[in-house]
Amino acid sequence: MVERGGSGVPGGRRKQRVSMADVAKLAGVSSQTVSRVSNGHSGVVASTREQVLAAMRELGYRPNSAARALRYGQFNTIGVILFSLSSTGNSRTVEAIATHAAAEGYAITLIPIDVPTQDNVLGAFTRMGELAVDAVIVIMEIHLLDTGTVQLPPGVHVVVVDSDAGDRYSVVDTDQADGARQAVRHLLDLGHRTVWHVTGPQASFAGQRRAQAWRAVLQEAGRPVPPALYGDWSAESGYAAGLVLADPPDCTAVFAANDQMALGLLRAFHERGLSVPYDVSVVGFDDIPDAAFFVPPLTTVHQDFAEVGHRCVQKVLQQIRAGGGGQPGTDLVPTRLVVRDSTAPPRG
Amino acid sequence: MVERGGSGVPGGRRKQRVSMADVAKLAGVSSQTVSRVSNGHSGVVASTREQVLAAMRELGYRPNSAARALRYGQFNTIGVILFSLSSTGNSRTVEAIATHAAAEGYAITLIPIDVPTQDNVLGAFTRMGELAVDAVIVIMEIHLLDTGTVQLPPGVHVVVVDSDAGDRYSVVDTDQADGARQAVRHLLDLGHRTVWHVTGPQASFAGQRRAQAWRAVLQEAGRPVPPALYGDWSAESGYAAGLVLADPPDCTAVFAANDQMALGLLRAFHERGLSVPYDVSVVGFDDIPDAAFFVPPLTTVHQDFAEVGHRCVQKVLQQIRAGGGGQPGTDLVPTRLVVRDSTAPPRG
DNA sequence: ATCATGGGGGCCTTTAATGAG
DNA sequence: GCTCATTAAAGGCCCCCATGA
Repeated sequence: MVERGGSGVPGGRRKQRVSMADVAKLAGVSSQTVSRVSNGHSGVVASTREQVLAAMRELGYRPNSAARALRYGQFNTIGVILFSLSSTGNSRTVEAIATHAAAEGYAITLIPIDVPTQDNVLGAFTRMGELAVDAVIVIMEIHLLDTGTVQLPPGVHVVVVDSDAGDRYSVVDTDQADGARQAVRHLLDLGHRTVWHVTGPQASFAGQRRAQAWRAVLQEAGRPVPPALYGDWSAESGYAAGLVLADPPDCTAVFAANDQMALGLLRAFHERGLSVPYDVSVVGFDDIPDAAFFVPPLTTVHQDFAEVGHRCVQKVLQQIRAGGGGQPGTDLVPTRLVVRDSTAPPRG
Repeated sequence: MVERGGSGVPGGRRKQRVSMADVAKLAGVSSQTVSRVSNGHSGVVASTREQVLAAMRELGYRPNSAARALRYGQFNTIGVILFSLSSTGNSRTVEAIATHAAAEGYAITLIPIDVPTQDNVLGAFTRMGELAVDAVIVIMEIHLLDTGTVQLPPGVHVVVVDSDAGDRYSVVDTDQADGARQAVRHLLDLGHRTVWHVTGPQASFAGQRRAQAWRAVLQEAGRPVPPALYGDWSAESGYAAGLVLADPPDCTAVFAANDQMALGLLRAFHERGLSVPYDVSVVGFDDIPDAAFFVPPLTTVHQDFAEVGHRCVQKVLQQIRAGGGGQPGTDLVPTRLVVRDSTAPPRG
């Protein structure tokens, strides 16, 4: 037992990796028998099995997943390509993906793209093709797939989150448009004449959808459409927008494209002495856990990130098991408005 | 060429996977030459190379990473075991790990543990051993490794984040204690007689360290140590603590173990008509991006999650390259206090 | 002598076919 | 004829060495 315990047995480098053959030799059987024991197959008498297990323990044997994958042709791993984990939505979606994948016996491999240039995206897709994954989930966020400039490698099982590419890929998305409609209608129903909007980044799908729906609801209702204020999801950009919106006296309601920007709005209005909701109503989007503890608690659109992740895993496993490419089409996860204390009828 | 073209050519199932041999056949060369082209090795004349590349494109060839891993004995993948991605700290650390790993040519595989029972942790470690990873980073958060009940498999390269197991494993951690000391001293320096504390979950390492340091600073300064209020990182638990703290008239300063609980405190104090910072000073921990936009902007301890992730990758790659086990020891990433508007001298 | 290419073997596991009791 | 174990081959890739120009 001198060998055990990790670092540097003097005079002898620890063997890099214990193979089945090593176990077989120690147990005095063939490697075939070891394989059977390892995979719980029948045809090994109890005493032999016990011997083999003992040898495995003694040597600290772990099956080589490369060889196994080579044999079986699959890795039990799903790749996830994304731009950033730092947004609440992404990290929660990824967490749900990881959890549901684990429940099905799959691990997930993360491929981050730090700067979303076309080269980087293509590079990630290429690398992904070479990676030890059976399928890929792409969390897009931005406009690349639907422009056709970026192509996912053919013959790879793919599910895309948050994209317009539903005509070519299997897509799962939150029902952004409906969520935004609920938000804007809620404000109009309260009696506001119109609703201002702080957008997400211009390249963002989700942001675009929310802005489109905002505009559409106002137009359908025959209300004036104020100019959109451009944000970048950060609280800071919401704060900047809030400082602008604090001036026009006719701004009584704002729909922010996410909760963090709404937080920035709240602070800006507070600094300028405007009361939320009595002077200005604010609605956010996402329903991050903190939103209920903003001052005042934020009315916002709840997104079910966990469900998005869940459906991604379902779809991708379906593709793997069916063996074919994914059916194009978009699967929409519903949203719902959560009314808290940041919205009220306009004063007067 | 009937075989090509993705989904369901009638009558013929598409070949599962294109091998080097297939490419070689189409290009009229040996598979060895294909290998050379694939890896950018020299010794292939331009015309041949072009032919091979054409054949690769035509067939949609992607190298089989299982075979490659089998050959090389490594996967270029690092496993990350964690409990949750939903905390800011974890997701930012993981993002940094993924980014730095990618820069070194490694992908990362996520193994989530939904409920941190001992069985689940052991199971994850076992599975990790069989997984296609070259090393493992464990983001522990809770007390399991140092109790000795859970053992990481020997012979696996491991780096642990946030743990007391520095005597046995290679550990990277934020300097929790120093951060907490800075926070408490800042409040004492402002003239507060003592400082109350809202803790993290009791099982959390980080939480324990911060609470210990809080207590130690008060004792060293000869100040009374108020009873700790137990939170669970959530804004809700901070809110609950805030409602309690709003009553004792001698509470003029609170140190919350993270920013979200601080957010809950701010709301509770606001509801009770207490002004922050004039009636009560509040300090948080983490410096999440939103903290600067709380009302009022939060004084808090900045954690460098990116640096933690970076060092994890460095250490783990070092282990892989050196081939040995990791040197036990703890690598501390410094913290710094960021003073904003939620702290002030006590009234009167 | 240099340089482009091809053949053979091995990495480790699993499964089918074959052998021994 | 039946149980259990062994041998052999396959899976895709890359290195070593050999071949031919």
